[in-house]
Amino acid sequence: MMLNGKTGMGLNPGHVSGRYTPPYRSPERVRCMTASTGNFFDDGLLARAEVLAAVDISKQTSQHVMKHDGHIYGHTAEIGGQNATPSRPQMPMHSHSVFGPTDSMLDQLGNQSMSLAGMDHHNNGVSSHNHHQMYPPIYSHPGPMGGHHGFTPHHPVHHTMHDTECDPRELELFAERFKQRRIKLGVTQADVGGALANLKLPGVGSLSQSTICRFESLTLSHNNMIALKPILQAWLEEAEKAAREKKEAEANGLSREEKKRKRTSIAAPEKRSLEAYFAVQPRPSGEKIAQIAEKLDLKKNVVRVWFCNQRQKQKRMKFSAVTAH
DNA sequence: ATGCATGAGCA
DNA sequence: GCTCATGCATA
Repeated sequence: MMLNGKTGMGLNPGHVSGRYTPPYRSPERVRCMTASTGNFFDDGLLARAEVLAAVDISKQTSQHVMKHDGHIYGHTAEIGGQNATPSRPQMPMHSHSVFGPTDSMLDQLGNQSMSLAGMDHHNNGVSSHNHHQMYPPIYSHPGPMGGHHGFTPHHPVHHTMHDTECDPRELELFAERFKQRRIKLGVTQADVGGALANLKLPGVGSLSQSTICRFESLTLSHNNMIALKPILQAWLEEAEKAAREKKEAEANGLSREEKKRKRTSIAAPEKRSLEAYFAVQPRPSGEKIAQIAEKLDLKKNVVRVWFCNQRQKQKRMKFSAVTAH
């Protein structure tokens, strides 16, 4: 019983379960280049990463590894593509093998170099799960039984279908215009998120301010952007229509609760180390993660999640540097 | 606006 | 245990 609104699956205009591999998405590989010595992530490299983290900080602390703010991820130089390639998230590679001498105790700890990397190309889409949250889930499945996520699969590879433009520029344009119109309506991002539930679109619940913000700033994956666009577009149109009507009517004559979750804060030094490790190996094995965690005195799960988030960040859409205004 | 977290679906 | 969509919490 529980009101846990986490109904699980949801938004996914389509291919939820069947994650297709978007053509433009084939991350990984970047990591390899760092391997100057043979083992990608063996102690030596870890040690270097560590040294790098410890030393570099003063000088290039901000330029190695990708910046952590949205804007910089954009150095994806190739996206603008008029060609069919939608924004391709690409990874930064700081492969300079200029690491310093190494020392690090991880040497002893770690030695399991990992397999080259993991392949992850599956999943793509907009499968969403809106778990814990206060609003009704967006795209929640149709019935109580979750038979499937009611949505029309839109399909994978040729995401070029109907009105839902998949062109990055189109998306970017829409996002920008969306924001302007939203502001003009005097509606906040949070309002939009909450209002989505009122659209009563099949399976569409609400979204958080975070998501709306990310949509507007293009800091969502391309697929996620595409999935959300029609929904937000629908809301926008509704909202403008309502505003129009209201205006006319006037001419003649509208929260959330609290929760408490603690947000772990990784200190700068540790973060630098993590970034350095990430530059060397974005996908450390569980053991490696454990070692790193121990070394940085962080919980293993925190480190694991950090890496997951880091990888995810690399894939975000956001090519402002290239296509943007 | 963004860092860290959760959880579904998969492999 | 990963990816991905998404969220809470916070700077």
